[in-house]
Amino acid sequence: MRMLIIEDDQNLNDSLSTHFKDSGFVIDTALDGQEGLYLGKEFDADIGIIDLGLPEISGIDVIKQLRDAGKQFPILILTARDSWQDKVEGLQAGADDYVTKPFHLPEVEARVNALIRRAGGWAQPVMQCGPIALDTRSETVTVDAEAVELTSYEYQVLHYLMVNAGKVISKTELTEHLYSQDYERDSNVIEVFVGRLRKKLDPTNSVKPIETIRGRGYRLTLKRKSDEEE
Amino acid sequence: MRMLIIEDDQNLNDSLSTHFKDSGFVIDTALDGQEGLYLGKEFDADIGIIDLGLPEISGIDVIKQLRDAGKQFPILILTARDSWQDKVEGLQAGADDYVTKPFHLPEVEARVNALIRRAGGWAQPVMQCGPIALDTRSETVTVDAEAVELTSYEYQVLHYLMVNAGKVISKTELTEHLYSQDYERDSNVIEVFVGRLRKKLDPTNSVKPIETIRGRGYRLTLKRKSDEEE
DNA sequence: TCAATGGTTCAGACTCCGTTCAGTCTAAAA
DNA sequence: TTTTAGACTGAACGGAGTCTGAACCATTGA
Repeated sequence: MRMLIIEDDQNLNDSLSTHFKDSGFVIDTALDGQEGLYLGKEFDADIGIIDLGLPEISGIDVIKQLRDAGKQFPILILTARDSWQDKVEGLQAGADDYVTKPFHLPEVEARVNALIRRAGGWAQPVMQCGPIALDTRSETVTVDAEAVELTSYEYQVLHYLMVNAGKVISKTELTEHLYSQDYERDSNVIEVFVGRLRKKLDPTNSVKPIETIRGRGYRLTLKRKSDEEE
Repeated sequence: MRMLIIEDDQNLNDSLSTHFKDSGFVIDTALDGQEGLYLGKEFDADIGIIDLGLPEISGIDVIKQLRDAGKQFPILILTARDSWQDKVEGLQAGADDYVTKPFHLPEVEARVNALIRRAGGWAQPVMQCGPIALDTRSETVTVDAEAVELTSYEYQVLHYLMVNAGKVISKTELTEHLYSQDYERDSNVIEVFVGRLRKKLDPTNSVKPIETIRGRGYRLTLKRKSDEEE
Protein backbone atom coordinates (compact mmCIF):
# COMPACT_ATOMS: atom_id res chain seq x y z
CA MET A 1 0.00 0.00 0.00
CA ARG A 2 1.14 3.50 -0.79
CA MET A 3 0.99 6.25 1.82
CA LEU A 4 1.34 10.01 1.52
CA ILE A 5 2.66 11.72 4.63
CA ILE A 6 2.68 15.51 4.93
CA GLU A 7 4.06 16.65 8.26
CA ASP A 8 6.43 19.57 8.84
CA ASP A 9 7.89 18.35 12.10
CA GLN A 10 10.94 16.40 11.02
CA ASN A 11 10.90 14.06 14.01
CA LEU A 12 7.26 13.22 13.71
CA ASN A 13 7.58 12.78 9.98
CA ASP A 14 10.48 10.42 10.44
CA SER A 15 8.80 8.33 13.07
CA LEU A 16 5.65 7.99 10.99
CA SER A 17 7.64 7.18 7.87
CA THR A 18 9.84 4.53 9.39
CA HIS A 19 7.01 2.97 11.31
CA PHE A 20 4.80 2.55 8.29
CA LYS A 21 7.68 1.58 6.06
CA ASP A 22 8.35 -1.23 8.51
CA SER A 23 4.71 -2.21 8.24
CA GLY A 24 5.22 -2.67 4.53
CA PHE A 25 3.93 0.62 3.15
CA VAL A 26 5.49 2.51 0.30
CA ILE A 27 5.92 6.05 1.57
CA ASP A 28 5.78 9.41 -0.20
CA THR A 29 6.75 11.99 2.35
CA ALA A 30 6.82 15.78 2.36
CA LEU A 31 7.74 18.42 4.95
CA ASP A 32 5.52 21.14 3.49
CA GLY A 33 2.24 21.54 1.66
CA GLN A 34 3.81 22.48 -1.65
CA GLU A 35 5.73 19.29 -2.06
CA GLY A 36 3.00 17.24 -0.45
CA LEU A 37 0.51 18.50 -2.99
CA TYR A 38 2.85 17.58 -5.80
CA LEU A 39 3.38 14.08 -4.49
CA GLY A 40 -0.31 13.63 -3.86
CA LYS A 41 -1.19 14.61 -7.39
CA GLU A 42 1.65 12.68 -8.97
CA PHE A 43 1.23 9.34 -7.24
CA ASP A 44 -1.85 7.40 -6.48
CA ALA A 45 -1.83 6.82 -2.75
CA ASP A 46 -4.04 4.46 -0.79
CA ILE A 47 -4.03 6.69 2.27
CA GLY A 48 -2.82 10.13 3.26
CA ILE A 49 -1.73 11.43 6.65
CA ILE A 50 -1.73 15.22 6.67
CA ASP A 51 -0.88 17.61 9.44
CA LEU A 52 -3.17 20.63 9.49
CA GLY A 53 -0.59 23.06 10.85
CA LEU A 54 1.69 23.33 7.83
CA PRO A 55 3.82 26.25 6.66
CA GLU A 56 3.09 27.88 3.26
CA ILE A 57 0.00 26.06 2.07
CA SER A 58 -2.21 25.01 4.97
CA GLY A 59 -3.23 21.43 5.44
CA ILE A 60 -6.85 22.35 4.76
CA ASP A 61 -5.89 23.82 1.38
CA VAL A 62 -3.83 20.79 0.49
CA ILE A 63 -6.80 18.56 1.13
CA LYS A 64 -9.14 20.80 -0.85
CA GLN A 65 -6.79 20.92 -3.80
CA LEU A 66 -6.22 17.19 -3.75
CA ARG A 67 -9.96 16.61 -3.77
CA ASP A 68 -10.39 19.19 -6.51
CA ALA A 69 -7.80 17.31 -8.51
CA GLY A 70 -10.01 14.28 -8.23
CA LYS A 71 -7.95 12.38 -5.71
CA GLN A 72 -10.20 10.14 -3.70
CA PHE A 73 -7.92 8.28 -1.35
CA PRO A 74 -8.84 8.51 2.34
CA ILE A 75 -7.12 11.19 4.39
CA LEU A 76 -6.35 11.14 8.08
CA ILE A 77 -5.61 14.53 9.57
CA LEU A 78 -3.41 15.34 12.52
CA THR A 79 -4.58 18.24 14.65
CA ALA A 80 -3.43 19.88 17.85
CA ARG A 81 -5.51 18.92 20.83
CA ASP A 82 -8.48 21.21 21.49
CA SER A 83 -8.48 22.93 18.13
CA TRP A 84 -11.76 21.36 17.21
CA GLN A 85 -12.55 24.04 14.62
CA ASP A 86 -9.62 22.80 12.55
CA LYS A 87 -10.92 19.30 12.90
CA VAL A 88 -14.34 20.25 11.61
CA GLU A 89 -12.88 22.35 8.83
CA GLY A 90 -10.59 19.51 7.85
CA LEU A 91 -13.40 17.02 7.67
CA GLN A 92 -15.45 19.46 5.64
CA ALA A 93 -12.56 19.96 3.26
CA GLY A 94 -12.64 16.28 2.52
CA ALA A 95 -10.66 14.47 5.19
CA ASP A 96 -12.06 11.21 6.48
CA ASP A 97 -10.83 10.93 10.03
CA TYR A 98 -8.61 12.73 12.51
CA VAL A 99 -6.20 12.08 15.34
CA THR A 100 -5.23 14.70 17.88
CA LYS A 101 -1.62 15.35 18.71
CA PRO A 102 0.14 14.04 20.62
CA PHE A 103 -0.96 10.67 19.41
CA HIS A 104 -0.21 7.05 19.97
CA LEU A 105 1.20 5.24 16.94
CA PRO A 106 -0.88 2.08 17.34
CA GLU A 107 -3.99 4.21 17.21
CA VAL A 108 -2.90 5.92 14.03
CA GLU A 109 -2.12 2.52 12.57
CA ALA A 110 -5.53 1.18 13.50
CA ARG A 111 -7.26 4.15 11.89
CA VAL A 112 -5.13 3.91 8.78
CA ASN A 113 -6.03 0.26 8.37
CA ALA A 114 -9.69 0.97 8.95
CA LEU A 115 -9.70 3.81 6.39
CA ILE A 116 -8.06 1.68 3.72
CA ARG A 117 -10.52 -1.10 4.34
CA ARG A 118 -13.53 1.19 4.27
CA ALA A 119 -12.32 2.84 1.09
CA GLY A 120 -12.75 -0.57 -0.45
CA GLY A 121 -16.22 -0.87 0.98
CA TRP A 122 -15.42 -3.19 3.86
CA ALA A 123 -17.08 -2.47 7.18
CA GLN A 124 -15.56 -5.22 9.29
CA PRO A 125 -11.87 -5.61 10.17
CA VAL A 126 -11.75 -9.08 8.65
CA MET A 127 -12.21 -9.13 4.89
CA GLN A 128 -13.65 -12.31 3.56
CA CYS A 129 -14.20 -13.51 0.00
CA GLY A 130 -15.54 -17.01 -0.33
CA PRO A 131 -13.35 -19.24 1.83
CA ILE A 132 -10.53 -16.69 2.01
CA ALA A 133 -10.31 -14.38 5.01
CA LEU A 134 -7.69 -11.68 5.60
CA ASP A 135 -7.25 -10.04 8.99
CA THR A 136 -5.29 -6.81 8.80
CA ARG A 137 -4.81 -6.61 12.55
CA SER A 138 -2.85 -9.84 12.84
CA GLU A 139 -1.80 -9.82 9.17
CA THR A 140 -2.98 -13.38 8.83
CA VAL A 141 -4.82 -15.17 6.05
CA THR A 142 -7.02 -18.21 6.37
CA VAL A 143 -8.71 -20.40 3.79
CA ASP A 144 -11.66 -22.36 5.13
CA ALA A 145 -10.54 -21.28 8.60
CA GLU A 146 -7.13 -22.88 8.03
CA ALA A 147 -4.12 -20.61 8.39
CA VAL A 148 -2.07 -20.06 5.24
CA GLU A 149 1.53 -18.88 5.50
CA LEU A 150 2.26 -16.05 3.11
CA THR A 151 5.49 -14.17 2.61
CA SER A 152 5.40 -10.43 3.03
CA TYR A 153 4.91 -9.63 -0.65
CA GLU A 154 2.41 -12.39 -1.24
CA TYR A 155 0.42 -10.91 1.61
CA GLN A 156 0.60 -7.45 0.15
CA VAL A 157 -0.59 -8.53 -3.26
CA LEU A 158 -3.51 -10.38 -1.75
CA HIS A 159 -4.28 -7.46 0.56
CA TYR A 160 -4.51 -5.06 -2.36
CA LEU A 161 -6.65 -7.42 -4.37
CA MET A 162 -8.95 -8.02 -1.43
CA VAL A 163 -9.46 -4.37 -0.64
CA ASN A 164 -10.39 -3.95 -4.29
CA ALA A 165 -12.25 -7.23 -4.54
CA GLY A 166 -14.40 -7.39 -7.64
CA LYS A 167 -12.46 -4.67 -9.46
CA VAL A 168 -10.00 -5.38 -12.22
CA ILE A 169 -6.52 -4.39 -11.08
CA SER A 170 -3.81 -3.94 -13.66
CA LYS A 171 -0.29 -5.16 -13.10
CA THR A 172 0.96 -1.58 -13.34
CA GLU A 173 -1.44 -0.53 -10.63
CA LEU A 174 -0.23 -3.32 -8.38
CA THR A 175 3.40 -2.42 -9.03
CA GLU A 176 2.77 1.24 -8.30
CA HIS A 177 1.11 0.47 -5.00
CA LEU A 178 3.65 -2.08 -3.82
CA TYR A 179 6.91 -0.56 -4.99
CA SER A 180 8.42 2.91 -4.80
CA GLN A 181 8.61 4.90 -7.99
CA ASP A 182 12.09 3.91 -9.08
CA TYR A 183 11.18 0.34 -9.78
CA GLU A 184 12.16 -1.25 -13.03
CA ARG A 185 9.10 -1.74 -15.14
CA ASP A 186 9.71 -4.72 -17.38
CA SER A 187 9.59 -7.46 -14.81
CA ASN A 188 7.17 -10.22 -14.17
CA VAL A 189 7.29 -10.18 -10.37
CA ILE A 190 3.58 -9.64 -10.11
CA GLU A 191 2.84 -12.63 -12.29
CA VAL A 192 5.10 -14.76 -10.14
CA PHE A 193 3.46 -13.60 -6.93
CA VAL A 194 -0.01 -14.15 -8.30
CA GLY A 195 1.06 -17.62 -9.37
CA ARG A 196 2.39 -18.46 -5.93
CA LEU A 197 -0.66 -16.98 -4.29
CA ARG A 198 -2.99 -19.09 -6.40
CA LYS A 199 -1.08 -22.18 -5.43
CA LYS A 200 -1.20 -21.40 -1.74
CA LEU A 201 -4.79 -20.22 -1.62
CA ASP A 202 -6.23 -22.92 -3.81
CA PRO A 203 -3.92 -25.93 -3.99
CA THR A 204 -6.52 -28.15 -5.65
CA ASN A 205 -7.17 -25.47 -8.25
CA SER A 206 -10.90 -25.78 -7.81
CA VAL A 207 -12.01 -22.42 -6.46
CA LYS A 208 -9.88 -20.17 -8.70
CA PRO A 209 -10.08 -17.07 -6.57
CA ILE A 210 -7.91 -14.86 -8.78
CA GLU A 211 -9.12 -14.41 -12.31
CA THR A 212 -6.95 -13.14 -15.17
CA ILE A 213 -8.43 -10.60 -17.50
CA ARG A 214 -6.09 -10.78 -20.40
CA GLY A 215 -4.54 -7.45 -21.31
CA ARG A 216 -6.14 -5.70 -18.34
CA GLY A 217 -5.13 -7.33 -15.11
CA TYR A 218 -6.41 -9.49 -12.29
CA ARG A 219 -9.63 -9.69 -10.37
CA LEU A 220 -10.57 -11.32 -7.12
CA THR A 221 -13.84 -12.87 -8.11
CA LEU A 222 -15.24 -14.64 -5.10
CA LYS A 223 -18.31 -13.17 -3.55
CA ARG A 224 -17.62 -10.89 -0.64
CA LYS A 225 -18.93 -12.13 2.62
CA SER A 226 -20.21 -8.78 3.62
CA ASP A 227 -21.29 -7.86 7.04
CA GLU A 228 -24.88 -7.08 6.44
CA GLU A 229 -25.57 -10.77 6.04
CA GLU A 230 -25.74 -11.07 9.79
CA MET B 1 12.08 -5.00 31.51
CA ARG B 2 12.45 -1.26 31.51
CA MET B 3 11.41 0.80 34.54
CA LEU B 4 10.89 4.53 34.99
CA ILE B 5 11.44 5.79 38.53
CA ILE B 6 10.52 9.37 39.50
CA GLU B 7 11.26 10.05 43.14
CA ASP B 8 12.79 13.23 44.57
CA ASP B 9 14.15 11.71 47.76
CA GLN B 10 17.67 10.72 46.82
CA ASN B 11 17.90 7.84 49.29
CA LEU B 12 14.61 6.34 48.33
CA ASN B 13 15.39 6.77 44.66
CA ASP B 14 18.72 5.04 45.08
CA SER B 15 17.34 2.13 47.01
CA LEU B 16 14.56 1.58 44.50
CA SER B 17 16.97 1.87 41.59
CA THR B 18 19.57 -0.50 42.91
CA HIS B 19 16.99 -2.97 44.10
CA PHE B 20 15.27 -3.23 40.76
CA LYS B 21 18.49 -3.06 38.82
CA ASP B 22 19.54 -6.12 40.78
CA SER B 23 16.26 -7.75 39.84
CA GLY B 24 17.26 -7.37 36.22
CA PHE B 25 15.39 -4.20 35.28
CA VAL B 26 16.78 -1.49 33.07
CA ILE B 27 16.22 1.71 35.02
CA ASP B 28 15.50 5.25 33.87
CA THR B 29 15.56 7.40 36.97
CA ALA B 30 14.73 11.05 37.65
CA LEU B 31 14.73 13.23 40.77
CA ASP B 32 12.10 15.63 39.49
CA GLY B 33 9.02 15.70 37.30
CA GLN B 34 10.64 17.61 34.47
CA GLU B 35 13.30 15.05 33.80
CA GLY B 36 10.98 12.18 34.58
CA LEU B 37 8.56 13.38 31.96
CA TYR B 38 11.33 13.59 29.42
CA LEU B 39 12.53 10.07 30.15
CA GLY B 40 9.01 8.74 30.12
CA LYS B 41 8.32 10.23 26.72
CA GLU B 42 11.68 9.30 25.27
CA PHE B 43 11.89 5.67 26.29
CA ASP B 44 9.27 3.02 26.20
CA ALA B 45 9.02 1.68 29.73
CA ASP B 46 7.23 -1.43 30.88
CA ILE B 47 6.41 0.05 34.28
CA GLY B 48 6.65 3.41 36.08
CA ILE B 49 7.04 4.17 39.76
CA ILE B 50 6.15 7.77 40.48
CA ASP B 51 6.12 9.66 43.73
CA LEU B 52 3.20 12.04 43.96
CA GLY B 53 4.98 14.66 46.07
CA LEU B 54 7.43 16.02 43.54
CA PRO B 55 8.93 19.52 43.20
CA GLU B 56 8.19 21.60 40.09
CA ILE B 57 5.74 19.45 38.16
CA SER B 58 3.57 17.36 40.46
CA GLY B 59 3.38 13.64 40.13
CA ILE B 60 -0.26 13.90 39.10
CA ASP B 61 0.67 16.21 36.23
CA VAL B 62 3.48 13.95 35.14
CA ILE B 63 1.06 11.04 34.93
CA LYS B 64 -1.51 13.09 33.07
CA GLN B 65 1.03 14.31 30.57
CA LEU B 66 2.46 10.86 30.03
CA ARG B 67 -1.00 9.52 29.35
CA ASP B 68 -1.73 12.43 27.05
CA ALA B 69 1.43 11.61 25.15
CA GLY B 70 -0.04 8.19 24.56
CA LYS B 71 2.16 6.31 26.97
CA GLN B 72 0.29 3.29 28.19
CA PHE B 73 2.66 1.49 30.51
CA PRO B 74 1.32 0.75 34.00
CA ILE B 75 2.15 3.26 36.73
CA LEU B 76 2.52 2.60 40.42
CA ILE B 77 2.27 5.69 42.61
CA LEU B 78 3.93 6.30 45.95
CA THR B 79 1.91 8.41 48.38
CA ALA B 80 2.30 9.53 51.95
CA ARG B 81 0.19 7.56 54.37
CA ASP B 82 -3.20 9.14 55.07
CA SER B 83 -3.28 11.41 52.04
CA TRP B 84 -5.96 9.36 50.39
CA GLN B 85 -7.13 12.25 48.22
CA ASP B 86 -3.81 12.12 46.40
CA LYS B 87 -4.29 8.45 45.91
CA VAL B 88 -7.68 8.88 44.32
CA GLU B 89 -6.48 11.78 42.20
CA GLY B 90 -3.51 9.76 41.05
CA LEU B 91 -5.60 6.82 40.01
CA GLN B 92 -7.96 9.15 38.19
CA ALA B 93 -5.04 10.74 36.38
CA GLY B 94 -4.17 7.36 34.98
CA ALA B 95 -2.12 5.48 37.55
CA ASP B 96 -2.82 1.81 38.01
CA ASP B 97 -1.94 1.05 41.61
CA TYR B 98 -0.49 2.69 44.69
CA VAL B 99 1.71 2.01 47.67
CA THR B 100 1.77 4.19 50.77
CA LYS B 101 5.02 5.37 52.26
CA PRO B 102 6.84 4.06 54.14
CA PHE B 103 6.69 0.82 52.24
CA HIS B 104 8.31 -2.55 52.18
CA LEU B 105 10.32 -3.26 49.06
CA PRO B 106 8.94 -6.78 48.62
CA GLU B 107 5.46 -5.35 48.44
CA VAL B 108 6.44 -2.85 45.77
CA GLU B 109 8.13 -5.62 43.85
CA ALA B 110 5.06 -7.82 44.03
CA ARG B 111 2.85 -5.04 42.74
CA VAL B 112 5.28 -4.16 39.99
CA ASN B 113 5.31 -7.74 38.78
CA ALA B 114 1.55 -7.97 38.90
CA LEU B 115 1.15 -4.74 36.92
CA ILE B 116 3.53 -5.88 34.20
CA ARG B 117 1.76 -9.17 33.91
CA ARG B 118 -1.69 -7.61 33.72
CA ALA B 119 -0.53 -5.13 31.10
CA GLY B 120 0.04 -8.17 28.90
CA GLY B 121 -3.41 -9.48 29.69
CA TRP B 122 -2.42 -12.10 32.21
CA ALA B 123 -4.60 -12.37 35.30
CA GLN B 124 -2.76 -15.11 37.15
CA PRO B 125 0.75 -14.85 38.55
CA VAL B 126 1.86 -17.85 36.55
CA MET B 127 1.93 -17.29 32.81
CA GLN B 128 1.52 -20.40 30.77
CA CYS B 129 1.76 -21.02 27.03
CA GLY B 130 1.43 -24.60 25.96
CA PRO B 131 3.79 -26.67 28.12
CA ILE B 132 5.82 -23.64 29.19
CA ALA B 133 5.04 -21.94 32.49
CA LEU B 134 6.77 -18.88 33.93
CA ASP B 135 6.29 -17.84 37.53
CA THR B 136 7.36 -14.25 38.17
CA ARG B 137 7.25 -14.67 41.93
CA SER B 138 9.89 -17.37 42.07
CA GLU B 139 11.38 -16.45 38.68
CA THR B 140 11.20 -20.06 37.65
CA VAL B 141 10.33 -21.66 34.37
CA THR B 142 8.95 -25.13 33.83
CA VAL B 143 8.25 -27.12 30.70
CA ASP B 144 5.72 -29.90 31.18
CA ALA B 145 6.03 -29.26 34.91
CA GLU B 146 9.78 -29.94 34.74
CA ALA B 147 12.02 -27.17 35.98
CA VAL B 148 14.31 -25.57 33.41
CA GLU B 149 17.42 -23.66 34.50
CA LEU B 150 17.73 -20.36 32.71
CA THR B 151 20.40 -17.72 33.07
CA SER B 152 19.28 -14.23 33.95
CA TYR B 153 19.15 -12.92 30.40
CA GLU B 154 17.59 -16.04 29.01
CA TYR B 155 14.87 -15.59 31.62
CA GLN B 156 14.38 -11.95 30.70
CA VAL B 157 14.01 -12.65 27.02
CA LEU B 158 11.46 -15.35 27.72
CA HIS B 159 9.66 -13.14 30.23
CA TYR B 160 9.26 -10.35 27.71
CA LEU B 161 8.08 -12.72 25.01
CA MET B 162 5.61 -14.35 27.38
CA VAL B 163 4.11 -11.09 28.58
CA ASN B 164 3.62 -10.26 24.92
CA ALA B 165 2.68 -13.75 23.86
CA GLY B 166 1.15 -13.84 20.41
CA LYS B 167 2.57 -10.48 19.35
CA VAL B 168 5.50 -10.10 16.99
CA ILE B 169 8.40 -8.58 18.92
CA SER B 170 11.25 -7.09 16.92
CA LYS B 171 14.83 -7.57 17.95
CA THR B 172 15.13 -3.81 18.46
CA GLU B 173 12.21 -3.84 20.85
CA LEU B 174 13.75 -6.66 22.84
CA THR B 175 17.08 -4.87 23.00
CA GLU B 176 15.46 -1.64 24.12
CA HIS B 177 13.64 -3.35 26.95
CA LEU B 178 16.55 -5.44 28.15
CA TYR B 179 19.44 -3.02 27.80
CA SER B 180 19.96 0.62 28.71
CA GLN B 181 20.06 3.20 25.97
CA ASP B 182 23.77 3.20 25.27
CA TYR B 183 23.88 -0.30 23.92
CA GLU B 184 25.67 -0.99 20.70
CA ARG B 185 23.18 -1.78 18.03
CA ASP B 186 24.88 -4.13 15.63
CA SER B 187 25.13 -7.14 17.82
CA ASN B 188 23.43 -10.47 17.64
CA VAL B 189 23.00 -11.11 21.38
CA ILE B 190 19.27 -11.48 21.00
CA GLU B 191 19.69 -14.13 18.33
CA VAL B 192 22.09 -16.01 20.58
CA PHE B 193 19.73 -15.88 23.55
CA VAL B 194 16.77 -16.95 21.48
CA GLY B 195 18.85 -19.81 20.15
CA ARG B 196 19.82 -20.95 23.63
CA LEU B 197 16.29 -20.54 24.86
CA ARG B 198 14.91 -22.70 22.09
CA LYS B 199 17.40 -25.39 22.94
CA LYS B 200 16.52 -25.36 26.62
CA LEU B 201 12.77 -25.06 26.24
CA ASP B 202 12.40 -27.56 23.48
CA PRO B 203 15.42 -29.86 23.29
CA THR B 204 13.74 -32.29 20.93
CA ASN B 205 12.78 -29.40 18.63
CA SER B 206 9.22 -30.64 18.35
CA VAL B 207 7.12 -27.90 19.93
CA LYS B 208 8.88 -24.86 18.43
CA PRO B 209 7.57 -22.33 20.89
CA ILE B 210 9.42 -19.33 19.47
CA GLU B 211 8.68 -18.55 15.86
CA THR B 212 10.86 -16.34 13.67
CA ILE B 213 9.06 -13.89 11.44
CA ARG B 214 11.75 -13.03 8.97
CA GLY B 215 12.53 -9.35 8.83
CA ARG B 216 10.14 -8.50 11.66
CA GLY B 217 11.06 -10.39 14.80
CA TYR B 218 10.02 -13.24 17.05
CA ARG B 219 6.71 -14.48 18.34
CA LEU B 220 5.74 -16.85 21.11
CA THR B 221 3.16 -18.87 19.30
CA LEU B 222 1.84 -21.40 21.73
CA LYS B 223 -1.68 -20.92 22.88
CA ARG B 224 -2.02 -19.08 26.15
CA LYS B 225 -3.45 -21.12 28.92
CA SER B 226 -5.60 -18.30 30.05
CA ASP B 227 -7.45 -18.21 33.29
CA GLU B 228 -10.95 -17.95 32.00
CA GLU B 229 -10.77 -21.52 30.79
CA GLU B 230 -11.43 -22.66 34.32
C1' DT C 1 45.06 -17.53 42.00
C1' DC C 2 42.05 -20.47 39.81
C1' DA C 3 37.85 -22.36 38.16
C1' DA C 4 33.18 -21.70 37.07
C1' DT C 5 29.58 -19.10 35.32
C1' DG C 6 27.32 -16.31 32.17
C1' DG C 7 27.39 -12.50 28.84
C1' DT C 8 29.29 -10.95 24.34
C1' DT C 9 31.52 -11.16 19.90
C1' DC C 10 32.76 -13.21 15.65
C1' DA C 11 32.85 -15.81 11.45
C1' DG C 12 31.02 -18.98 8.68
C1' DA C 13 27.00 -21.78 7.46
C1' DC C 14 22.50 -21.82 6.26
C1' DT C 15 17.75 -20.41 4.96
C1' DC C 16 14.41 -17.82 2.97
C1' DC C 17 12.39 -14.93 -0.28
C1' DG C 18 12.33 -11.48 -3.91
C1' DT C 19 13.79 -11.46 -8.44
C1' DT C 20 15.11 -12.97 -13.03
C1' DC C 21 15.06 -15.88 -16.96
C1' DA C 22 13.75 -19.08 -20.43
C1' DG C 23 10.64 -21.90 -22.19
C1' DT C 24 5.75 -23.15 -22.54
C1' DC C 25 1.06 -22.27 -22.81
C1' DT C 26 -3.21 -19.66 -24.13
C1' DA C 27 -6.49 -16.73 -26.07
C1' DA C 28 -7.65 -13.49 -29.16
C1' DA C 29 -6.81 -11.39 -33.61
C1' DA C 30 -5.69 -11.94 -38.46
C1' DT D 1 -5.80 -22.20 -39.00
C1' DT D 2 -1.92 -19.47 -38.09
C1' DT D 3 0.18 -15.81 -35.73
C1' DT D 4 1.40 -13.21 -31.90
C1' DA D 5 1.28 -10.73 -27.69
C1' DG D 6 0.40 -11.67 -23.23
C1' DA D 7 0.35 -14.80 -19.30
C1' DC D 8 2.15 -18.76 -16.68
C1' DT D 9 5.62 -21.68 -14.53
C1' DG D 10 9.63 -24.13 -12.85
C1' DA D 11 14.19 -23.48 -11.92
C1' DA D 12 17.92 -20.89 -10.47
C1' DC D 13 20.34 -16.97 -8.35
C1' DG D 14 21.88 -13.75 -4.94
C1' DG D 15 21.55 -11.05 -1.05
C1' DA D 16 19.79 -10.14 3.32
C1' DG D 17 18.55 -12.03 7.48
C1' DT D 18 19.17 -15.59 10.78
C1' DC D 19 21.46 -19.32 13.27
C1' DT D 20 25.20 -21.54 15.67
C1' DG D 21 29.54 -23.18 17.60
C1' DA D 22 33.47 -21.58 19.46
C1' DA D 23 36.26 -18.24 21.37
C1' DC D 24 36.71 -14.44 24.34
C1' DC D 25 36.06 -11.68 28.43
C1' DA D 26 34.32 -10.06 33.05
C1' DT D 27 32.78 -11.26 37.40
C1' DT D 28 32.34 -14.02 41.37
C1' DG D 29 33.43 -17.13 44.92
C1' DA D 30 36.40 -20.68 46.59
